[in-house]
Amino acid sequence: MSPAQATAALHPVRVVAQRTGLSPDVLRAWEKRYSVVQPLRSDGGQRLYTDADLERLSLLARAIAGGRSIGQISDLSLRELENLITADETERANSSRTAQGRQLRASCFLSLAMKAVTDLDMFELEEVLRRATMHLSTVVAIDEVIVPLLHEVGVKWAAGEITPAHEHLGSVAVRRVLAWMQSSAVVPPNAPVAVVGTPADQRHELGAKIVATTTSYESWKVVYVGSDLPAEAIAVATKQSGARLIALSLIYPTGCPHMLEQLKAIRDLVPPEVLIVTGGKAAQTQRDAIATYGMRVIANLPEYRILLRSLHPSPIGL
Amino acid sequence: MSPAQATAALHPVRVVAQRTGLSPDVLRAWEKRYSVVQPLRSDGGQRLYTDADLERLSLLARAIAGGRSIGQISDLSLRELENLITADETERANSSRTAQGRQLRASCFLSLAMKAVTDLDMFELEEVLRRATMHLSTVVAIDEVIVPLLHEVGVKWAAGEITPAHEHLGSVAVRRVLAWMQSSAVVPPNAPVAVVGTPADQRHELGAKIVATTTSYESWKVVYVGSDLPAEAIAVATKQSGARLIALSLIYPTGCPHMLEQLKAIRDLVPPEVLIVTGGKAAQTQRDAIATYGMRVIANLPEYRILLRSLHPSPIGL
DNA sequence: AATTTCTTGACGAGAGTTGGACACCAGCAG
DNA sequence: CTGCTGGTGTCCAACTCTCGTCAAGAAATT
Repeated sequence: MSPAQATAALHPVRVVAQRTGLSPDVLRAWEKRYSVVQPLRSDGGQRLYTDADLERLSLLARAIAGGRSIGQISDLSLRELENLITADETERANSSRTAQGRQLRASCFLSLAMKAVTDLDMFELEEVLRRATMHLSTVVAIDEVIVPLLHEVGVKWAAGEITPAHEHLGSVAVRRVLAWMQSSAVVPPNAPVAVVGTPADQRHELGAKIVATTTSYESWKVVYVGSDLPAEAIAVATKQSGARLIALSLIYPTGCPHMLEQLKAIRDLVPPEVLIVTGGKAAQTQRDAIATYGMRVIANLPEYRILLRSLHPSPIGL
Repeated sequence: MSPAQATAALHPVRVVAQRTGLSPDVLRAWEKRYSVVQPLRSDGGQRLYTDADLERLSLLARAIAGGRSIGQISDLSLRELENLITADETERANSSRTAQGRQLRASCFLSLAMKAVTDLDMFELEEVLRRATMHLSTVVAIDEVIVPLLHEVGVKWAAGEITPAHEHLGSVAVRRVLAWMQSSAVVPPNAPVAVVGTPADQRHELGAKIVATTTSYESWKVVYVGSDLPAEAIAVATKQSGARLIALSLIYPTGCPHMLEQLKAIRDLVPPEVLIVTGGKAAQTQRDAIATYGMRVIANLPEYRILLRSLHPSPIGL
């Protein structure tokens, strides 16, 4: 504990390895190939690193983490190393903030998620999706990870590249993550109410779940009525909840005449001041017919968000 | 930025690609087809770009992002490029909302939060902060709303513009929002462990809470030991949890000699391979002294995140 | 005695290089 | 509308270079 001892502290290779994050092998290789440090030796020949060695190695390790290669930086002085590191790190701190940095990260999450699906690793998939919602915003995570993921899975499933098991695993994980996201949304007590679901014969759920979550995050109270629901049930839910808006997901089957009948029935059963919006592939194909019933057809989620905000401008601009 | 110092650094293609956002393929293609730069070569024939090359390529990349095509701008001088880019970007700033729109939203949340503080409206403040975390990402919400808010409150409190009641209300709301954020973080079972808190005599908590939340969101398991904790207690917590990292928030009082003693005591009590990092105003003022104890001093949260990622690279790049 | 560290040498994954091919898009001519 | 052409980003194959890792046997440390 004397000051003399404190300055003379020497570290064995194990301590240096753990503090710098470099393996003992690497420490020896760097010393031999690039002479980055020349540690003292014990009587038996074992390396004893000084604090100065430790600092130099730490700086080198940080520079490596910043994308440098050891051969190029092994000769630099401490001061040069520090300059290099601060330049690299501030650069990196900035780049994660730009729009393109974010775009890049979103596609990175997407490919990881897709890999988890093909690996049939549900735990991994769920974790990737949760991390995406934490590191990107919820909105970006839905638009640029979850929706593209489902789309890609659908395409590959149709092409026979993946099995129904993969598709099912993806659905389950996405459903759970959406439920988790929605549970952490905060809805003010005086929020307007929206009914979300799919009408009769539409037997898919994820589209509606995504719409429900999106609606929640725009500060609406959501009454989620599930899928394949007859017009009467939707009308009852609307009346009881006092909803101003009904959002219907129409994906499959497309081109079913029954669907138009159902939509018309809903339109007739609820008060005319309730706005009904539809989205999804099946809605696109029947675009004109649906419009004649006085319903809106939405092409994508951002458009839906804009609609929501125009219906109920939140105190927070945009 | 003196030219004498800047000349030392040469950049491998990987760094240039990351900083400019251009792919290595593009860098080579531009060099071959348009001679936009002529990088030096290493002994092995690998490209080594100077700072000047880097700047030129960055400008070209921005011009490309602005809609220009490489063939038409490859001959332009740096000045001409700058003019072109500012013209393009001001043009675009008027028409659409991109990165600036996000920045704008963050500052919008911030001013709403500040208004809630001066109005002594805790419910509103909490809701604004929660919405900020939902609409921005958690990371951005912390960096650009919560931290600036606390800073502004501190400044106004010091200037006597607001009362202790305002300051207290802000602390309570922020603390609750942080707790909520942390509860919704997902930590994988095999995550490394970090101990977070403040040492003895440091009687503030929010800084440590923010660090704890940030650490959680980087997929670490956090042992939060609270504030004003003696060195022995921190050492025990470290040992029992098997932590690899101790993160200490040092804000107030600054310049207290006692603090350095405490830090030294912690350093001596825990195994040398445990990394200790410090941050906060008091850490900055004692920067050099702390560094001699083998501890890192962190300037801001982005730098802390980079450190965390270098210690435990998550499967998700960046 | 068990574990760690040392040295030397070699291996191989990954990154970088070159030359060339290819896909895509625009504009323009037939 | 179709086909051609030049401009560009991307990809591929084969090779080289870099650098982390491993193996094996000896020595030191605990």
